[in-house]
Amino acid sequence: MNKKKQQTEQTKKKIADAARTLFAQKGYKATSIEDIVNAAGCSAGNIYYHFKNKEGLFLYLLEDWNREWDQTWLAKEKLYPTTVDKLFGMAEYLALDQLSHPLTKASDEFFNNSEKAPDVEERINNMVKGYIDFNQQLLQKGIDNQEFEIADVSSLAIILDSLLFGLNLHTRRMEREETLAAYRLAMRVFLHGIAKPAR
Amino acid sequence: MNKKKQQTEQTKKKIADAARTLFAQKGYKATSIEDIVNAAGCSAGNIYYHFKNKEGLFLYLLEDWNREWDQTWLAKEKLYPTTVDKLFGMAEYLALDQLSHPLTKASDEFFNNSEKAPDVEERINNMVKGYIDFNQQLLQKGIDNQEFEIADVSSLAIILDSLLFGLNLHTRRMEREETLAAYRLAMRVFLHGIAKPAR
DNA sequence: TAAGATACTGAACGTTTATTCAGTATTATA
DNA sequence: TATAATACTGAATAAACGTTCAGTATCTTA
Repeated sequence: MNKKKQQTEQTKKKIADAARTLFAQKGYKATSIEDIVNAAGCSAGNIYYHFKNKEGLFLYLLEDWNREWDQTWLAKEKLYPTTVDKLFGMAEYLALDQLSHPLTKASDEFFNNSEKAPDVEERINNMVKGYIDFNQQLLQKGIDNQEFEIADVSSLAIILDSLLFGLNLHTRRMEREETLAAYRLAMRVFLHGIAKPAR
Repeated sequence: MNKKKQQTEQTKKKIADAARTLFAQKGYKATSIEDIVNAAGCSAGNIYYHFKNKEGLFLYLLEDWNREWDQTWLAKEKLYPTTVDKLFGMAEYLALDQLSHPLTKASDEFFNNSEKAPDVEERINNMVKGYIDFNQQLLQKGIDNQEFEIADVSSLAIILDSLLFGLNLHTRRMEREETLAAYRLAMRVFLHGIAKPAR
């Protein structure tokens, strides 16, 4: 293994980790390069050696999250027999991931501020759409399996996303167990809310 | 009526309105004084004549929202006979208010960034607690009236808040009718989710 | 081991930002 | 109407910020 490549990989990860935490905590604009420099323990120039600029670093983090999610989910999904199980599994993962929801407040802030280059804007739009589609497909599968009966799948996909997104804010001030419980309860309320009428 | 007082009131409102819209759109940090100056059509100095500083302006907006909410709610609450009706009424109000949720992403960003003076921190903490308490009391009333049966009221108060908060983000890109429908559906899912088992 | 490539430093630069303040216009007061 | 109080202006200031770059250290390659 090339020692330089290894070094690059390592520091790139160190920067990414520091940046992710800070962005999630403080938001995009409020996180300065100097903040990241201090947290990562490297120079400002080094950040610009590994990433095009602050925007590029942020986009990298978003896409990195996506990659990891796809990978993790692909492996985990099979373990859950029903859609209901899958939804609980998803809730658990999001609860434990901490920096969980992809559309964090930072992304939202990032997205809504000042004009981005059209290609950047499109990439973000696609991501947001992707999250909703993900929910929608999951819910649709539950309908197909007759686990629940709902009319407006796309609206419910948004509602599910809203619930998880909002929960992410509150649970940031909670302990691990409390967080897990909150996510589980949220999913239970949601599922009960869309359940087939008992018979 | 004093003409000076009138003038002060008017421009203070003009600044507050402009700032509120911008903060809600772009977030706290990303909204510059110059942005507000342009939107309000006054000088930078004038803002500092009416408000202590940017932080003071923001806190004023938060507390202003609270005042208005208390007032509106006090008047509206009586019109709704059951707790379920009240919750739907609340959803409708939040949907139509646009800059609706008090704990917008701007507040969240504001709150999480850098140390605030202890008194400021406490004021914000009290506000957040207030929103949750509001939900909790409403839900408790529903339980007392035997409209629904739930065990963990305080957790559900947070879940309700999460749902409404998250929805606020998504509906910002929706039209009026779509927004209303989304809030109504969200509340229906929530209520169905905590409903007494049908018998 | 010499030469080139790669990884990194940190001071410097130009912008943007919140905030101030000396000065001006408008209104209230006596 | 003269004087004081209030409302406001906008250029100046200093701090913070993202970004660059000449230079240095480390590693790869031939």
